Amino acid sequence: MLKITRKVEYALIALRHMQQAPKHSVSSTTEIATQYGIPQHLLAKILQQMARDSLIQALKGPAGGYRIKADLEKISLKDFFEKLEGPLGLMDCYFNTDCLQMKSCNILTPIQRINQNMRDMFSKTTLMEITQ
Amino acid sequence: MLKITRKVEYALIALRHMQQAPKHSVSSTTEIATQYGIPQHLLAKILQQMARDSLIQALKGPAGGYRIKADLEKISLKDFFEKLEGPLGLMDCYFNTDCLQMKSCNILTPIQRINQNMRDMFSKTTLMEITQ
DNA sequence: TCTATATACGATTAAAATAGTCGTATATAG
DNA sequence: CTATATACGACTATTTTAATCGTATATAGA
Repeated sequence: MLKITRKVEYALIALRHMQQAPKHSVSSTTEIATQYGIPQHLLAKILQQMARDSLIQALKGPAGGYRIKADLEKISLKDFFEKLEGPLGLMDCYFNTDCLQMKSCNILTPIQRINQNMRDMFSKTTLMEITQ
Repeated sequence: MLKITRKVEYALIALRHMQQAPKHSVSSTTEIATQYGIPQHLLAKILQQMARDSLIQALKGPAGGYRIKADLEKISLKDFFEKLEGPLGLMDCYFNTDCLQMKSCNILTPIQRINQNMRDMFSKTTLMEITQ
């Protein structure tokens, strides 16, 4: 409960790796996967998604790889999580309006308050704080 | 990702129900399960666990059920979550010290900071705030 | 004392979410 | 050309969560 997924974990590890690599250099999937013991093909998919999301830039071909593209100080952890995993919330009922218990549910409002606290917290932290 | 489980959800719904019931009255599993559309047997197990944890008091026999026993103002959401679901953390590596990537992991420290923020947040909220 | 209605609890199964694999296509530096 | 890298959809495996089943125990009330 209340865990981040490996997908997010691997994405953060990769980002931090690139962040700490020499300026303008690129890091390949193989390099990162090997260094941190991450399944290569899985990491590849995650890096591809981050490239689609313009967080990183892909360079194909031999000696290719990825480098950071976005300004990590401008991206909150909340936005990052939501890019990778979709809407952030303690319960699904905020997005799935088809919850049958909706009308009888007696904890919706209090849970929403906590939820807002959590979103605020992740909104205040930038990706840079994690990767620097 | 970052979701609470149905177990916790059902526990909160039941607690709030009991909290709002007349003083000294008891609420049965059937009554709560029916009202909120919760699988009865599942709710039963959750209420039993809460009884073992002394959050609620069980009264057996006909006209039996449960009533709140603990002082909900003295119990934090963090303690409640941990009673039901075990240690609270964004990643398992805080508890499972057998993570093979431990030595090469580059995000452990930053993640721990966020984790502490989350624990603090849930430590500051009491069960009463959710159920009242 | 009998019976109906409750809780107690371990074992098992089902469903859903997450994690990981495979195959193939495309780009490009050398 | 060829070796090396990204791109991406389909598939499978694993793990976690959710739900069910069966049986035992307690007790109020007829």
